[in-house]
Amino acid sequence: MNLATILKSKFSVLASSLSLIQEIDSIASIYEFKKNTVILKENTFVKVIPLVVTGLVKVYKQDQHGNEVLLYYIKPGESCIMSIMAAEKNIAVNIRAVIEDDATVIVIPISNISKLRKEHAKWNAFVYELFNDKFDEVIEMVKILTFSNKQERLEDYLKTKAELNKSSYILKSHQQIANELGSSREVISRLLKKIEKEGKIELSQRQIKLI
Amino acid sequence: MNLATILKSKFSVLASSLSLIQEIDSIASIYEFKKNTVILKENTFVKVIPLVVTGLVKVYKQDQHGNEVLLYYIKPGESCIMSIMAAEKNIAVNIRAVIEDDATVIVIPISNISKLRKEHAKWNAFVYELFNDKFDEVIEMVKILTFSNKQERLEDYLKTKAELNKSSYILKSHQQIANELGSSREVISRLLKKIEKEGKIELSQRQIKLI
DNA sequence: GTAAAGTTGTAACATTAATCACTAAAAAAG
DNA sequence: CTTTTTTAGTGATTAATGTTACAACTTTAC
Repeated sequence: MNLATILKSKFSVLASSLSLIQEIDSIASIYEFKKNTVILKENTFVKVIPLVVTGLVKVYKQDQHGNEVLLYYIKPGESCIMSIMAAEKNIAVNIRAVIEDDATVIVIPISNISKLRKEHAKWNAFVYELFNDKFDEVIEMVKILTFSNKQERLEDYLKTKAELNKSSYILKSHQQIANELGSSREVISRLLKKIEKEGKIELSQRQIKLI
Repeated sequence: MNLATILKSKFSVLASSLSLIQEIDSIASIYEFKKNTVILKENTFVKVIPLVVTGLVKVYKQDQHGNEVLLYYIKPGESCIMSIMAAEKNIAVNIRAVIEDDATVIVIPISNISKLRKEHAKWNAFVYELFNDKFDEVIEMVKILTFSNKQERLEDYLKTKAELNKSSYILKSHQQIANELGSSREVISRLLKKIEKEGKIELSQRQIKLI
């Protein structure tokens, strides 16, 4: 499948400009990344802007003790807003992005970023929309962290993750979930058991099924 | 003081372009707002973009029970990123912005926003920087909410607020602080007393002094 | 100046979450 | 198939946070 076709199917805003399709086609490459590949490290300068075509990318921050702070996921049709901002400002990023599910990614070298911004209104529209969406997601997370208890937070996490997976199954260990939510394995196990008893999920090894 | 002078003193990025200064001068007005004025309500369409010259603006979200979720403050030299995004996308905002300290604000009607974006690289640079700063602040809040206890969160709040005030005094009641941090008055009172005993602050009526 | 409203302090108790300790089941490695 | 590693379940204990209740003090309104 060629790049123009991919853009049209997953990035409708970008593909609404023919000149932008041609521009991206002339500067971008397509890569496949395997699960657990780190595509962005803390305190490094970004070299490329990724447009996620398939798969899923997890974006998080690490605190001083190595604990992770889940920020959001990048799904097909989106890019990494932190990379775009860091590229525009020529500063290092302070987050980590890891392939969560095997992914196909269109990669744009950052040397082209200011041209895209200056000459393509649709690129700007795409960036503003992405910015808006991710900002909303992070704000929603602040709201949940401020007012909800761990069980509500966990249920929200399961629901969101299932939607991203487009599946009612979440294939993670309790330990992995605990890491993403900044809690301990025991607490997550206990809460999951409670949620199961409430009839909302079914538990098995490394698998949670939403009812 | 005229608008060009104000821009030069507080908005160095915008003022680095002479044509942008002239553009803003021709379309903007200057207003004074009193404490507690609501300048942006949930589910309304923004009409203007505010550039805060003096004073302080609090931006927060309300949950279904009317509790507030503090997101960040807009300080002199900044604008409201949520307003800019909502104006660009022509959507309603879902946050509330209230004058925290009497403020002088340059007001730009949103009808001019796309022209600013298209024709003024420095406007874009300003927006990207603002976006980056506020995104970082909200992410930092997610980190604190994930890993810190209430006392650390409170100490961080006091420190941040004092910096915004450019003063070592915070003039708020315990109830107001509890509302901003999504906690109860009793918990905040207890923690403040503990922090006072640790010699970090001095308490009096509606006033906290950082040592 | 007095009453009313707002603010702060704090004890007692309840709930939630974290931590420690251990067992058992399931999956992976050999 | 057996051993090792990973994963999950759960009781007991401690710590943190939230809630209820009430007293005392300060500021505001009249």
